[in-house]
Amino acid sequence: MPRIIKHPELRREELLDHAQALFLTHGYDRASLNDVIAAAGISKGAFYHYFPSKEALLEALAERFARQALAGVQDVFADPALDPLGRLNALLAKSRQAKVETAAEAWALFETMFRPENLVLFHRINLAASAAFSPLLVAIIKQGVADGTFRTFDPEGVADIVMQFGMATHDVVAKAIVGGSELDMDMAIEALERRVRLYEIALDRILGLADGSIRIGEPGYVRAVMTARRSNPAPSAAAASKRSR
Amino acid sequence: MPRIIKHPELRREELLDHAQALFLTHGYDRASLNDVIAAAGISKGAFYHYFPSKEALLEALAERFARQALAGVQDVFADPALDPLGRLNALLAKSRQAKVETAAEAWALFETMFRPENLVLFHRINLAASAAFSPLLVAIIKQGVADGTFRTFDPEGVADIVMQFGMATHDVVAKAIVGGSELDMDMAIEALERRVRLYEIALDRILGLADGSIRIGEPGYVRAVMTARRSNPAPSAAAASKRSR
DNA sequence: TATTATACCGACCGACGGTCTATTCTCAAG
DNA sequence: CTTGAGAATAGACCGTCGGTCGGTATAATA
Repeated sequence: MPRIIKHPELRREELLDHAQALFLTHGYDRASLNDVIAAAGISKGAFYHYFPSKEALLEALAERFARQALAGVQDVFADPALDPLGRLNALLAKSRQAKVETAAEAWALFETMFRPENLVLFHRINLAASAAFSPLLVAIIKQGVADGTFRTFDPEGVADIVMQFGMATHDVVAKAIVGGSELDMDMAIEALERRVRLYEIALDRILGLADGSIRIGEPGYVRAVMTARRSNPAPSAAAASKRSR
Repeated sequence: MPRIIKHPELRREELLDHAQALFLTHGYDRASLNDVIAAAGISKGAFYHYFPSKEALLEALAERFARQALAGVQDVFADPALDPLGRLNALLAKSRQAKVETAAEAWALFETMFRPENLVLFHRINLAASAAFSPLLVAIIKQGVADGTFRTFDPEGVADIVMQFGMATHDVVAKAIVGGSELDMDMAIEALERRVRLYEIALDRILGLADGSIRIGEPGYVRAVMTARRSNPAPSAAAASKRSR
């Protein structure tokens, strides 16, 4: 019986797929290498043929995440019709919706990000994503400074703040999702939309714009994600089936 | 021969001291429980008498850090002579110098914070510190809003931004320290001081103040820390003596 | 002095990431 | 078609890890 041989790159991608699923559900530390190779149906020797260590698997996974995220916003930079402010707004809106299609998916992603066992994984992803996005953001801001749209003496610093705010809204949403009860959900949604508005105005003022110039995503985005929770069954019941430790 | 019996609390504090030293030098994951108990000179059974797990040791350590940091800034809140702006500035200045006495100490702390193996430890510390500081910061800002000093519709959000900026300057300093060569150190120092100025102005505008109202630490603080590096011997030589993995 | 609770010891456990030797498979050169 | 070199794979094995457990010594109580 002839063996099915795949391209080495495909094999690596396949391993990354299984690792991603396991790392996201159980965390990098708790998902053991044996779990990964069992899911992929290969032996330990085979794994160590493709990756030098478990750590390298994490690194490759983070790089793939960053690469995919970057590919999702390339058209923003390719569009020559956009001015710097339009580009920045398009980028901010995209970063909210490029990776996930539905609000339910967004909810699942937020829930996953905030789980403490995923700290290491998402720290790596953020590092890789920052390294990829930062130069693009800096270029936009510098262009805006050059043509008088923005006013700042530190484009790199402003770019960092933009990315911080992006991460912070994720955190805020995630915290409310994890900790919030069903009852005060409406209050949480209100607080979150206020927070997003604060970031918009803060960026306006840091960049020397009129209030209302920066738009982070569409209005109602937060509410859509938060209400998607009700249609989404609590993942704790299904996720707790495997390990307790 | 009579056994020397210590107060349980002292015993716990002693364990935390040894754990702190080992976690900071080798990281939470790499420093094994056996290392900790060997340093403390006790057995495993004794350790598990005082802490239910290694994880609990980390948690207790983070709480102690937060408690100490909070104690260092209590006088800012006790001083009735300060107005909200003065209080905020005093707090921002204190957060730079409360924990460390000399610039060399600050350098060592930054260098430690940024090492990837210390991610878990400092994440916990930041969580505990945020939980402790956030209400105080919110109270200051609300007071300022009430008496007309500050203008914002989201004091909690502004408080979060203030803390984000505080953490971000740490990150920026640490990154430059770890990655920067000796030659472009002057450029790095300039970039860092520009960054701090950006945060000051950003907070001014977010809070509706005149530029120059917010002061994060003293001028020259960044330069003092960065130049302290030269008098500080590279820690990698001494630190790499034990483990490689 | 007898009893009980606390403090402590260290051999032991299963699981972990990683190594190593041996075997099988693939494909191009002869 | 044969063959040999190297890629691919298998899985027993290793040292170390966090954590457990049965047992011992000391302190407090009566």
